[in-house]
Amino acid sequence: MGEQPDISNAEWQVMNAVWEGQPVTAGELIKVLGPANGWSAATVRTFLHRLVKKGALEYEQDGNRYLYSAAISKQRSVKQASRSFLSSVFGGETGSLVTHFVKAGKLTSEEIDELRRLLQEKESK
Amino acid sequence: MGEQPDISNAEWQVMNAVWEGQPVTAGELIKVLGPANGWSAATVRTFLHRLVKKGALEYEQDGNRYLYSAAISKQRSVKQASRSFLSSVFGGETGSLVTHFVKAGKLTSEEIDELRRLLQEKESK
DNA sequence: AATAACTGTTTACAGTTGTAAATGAATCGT
DNA sequence: ACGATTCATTTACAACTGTAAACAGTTATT
Repeated sequence: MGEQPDISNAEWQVMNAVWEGQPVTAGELIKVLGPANGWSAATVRTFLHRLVKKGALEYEQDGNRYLYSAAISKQRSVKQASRSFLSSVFGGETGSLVTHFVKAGKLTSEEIDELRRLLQEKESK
Repeated sequence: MGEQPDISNAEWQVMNAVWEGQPVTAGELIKVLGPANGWSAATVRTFLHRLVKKGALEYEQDGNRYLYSAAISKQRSVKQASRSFLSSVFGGETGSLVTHFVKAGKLTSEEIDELRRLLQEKESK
């Protein structure tokens, strides 16, 4: 279990796109991420480069271009970012955090049911 | 409703301490934040200075020292940081985020009850 | 009064981030 | 075969971050 690299906000956009479409070329990512974030092609490429350097992405060469894939698990990355956020912004109190998001966000009735189920589980332990 | 300044991770530690003990002197903050984060006194002072400059803190002079208070609301700051985190890390899906934290974190039975109540409310609307 | 102990202010400095242009190498269309 | 296009790599650059030491002014101590 090595160190997880730190992923910046902008880089999260890239990582999420890669996790979704893996393996994927820079061109494809640019087509999606550029418009969605107002980034130039060069900007997207910079992020890709940095993420490879950080060890968050890896690639396989295919002709003159790369097929990018994630080199770190989304699970673990989400977990780490979440822990850090929880601790900074909510002082580590999961209760306040969850309360905040339930109050402020939208939830489908399926999600609400799912949450009830999880709370049940949590309680019974 | 002006712009909310961006608060960095380290700065959140400071802001949280100020929100809790407002108004508070640098000395008091150093006593608490120093050990808790392994920061030297100078480091804490730097953060205070930056936060004042960013408009996140303000102060009232008291002899040769300052009594610091928050100049921005915790509510709004938490909301902004939360929105940004939700969007970066969970692609804006409140459901996944809440699920994640409920699964990964600790909740007291009071908090669980509170959440059930909130879910109820949410549903009935 | 002189000095020690605090305060806040300035300066430092390397690493990260957001944003991209410039450059060089490979490939594709004609 | 050659110019146009497409890739990845390098270089740029200012703002923000984490971490603090240096400096200057004020207050408290001896």
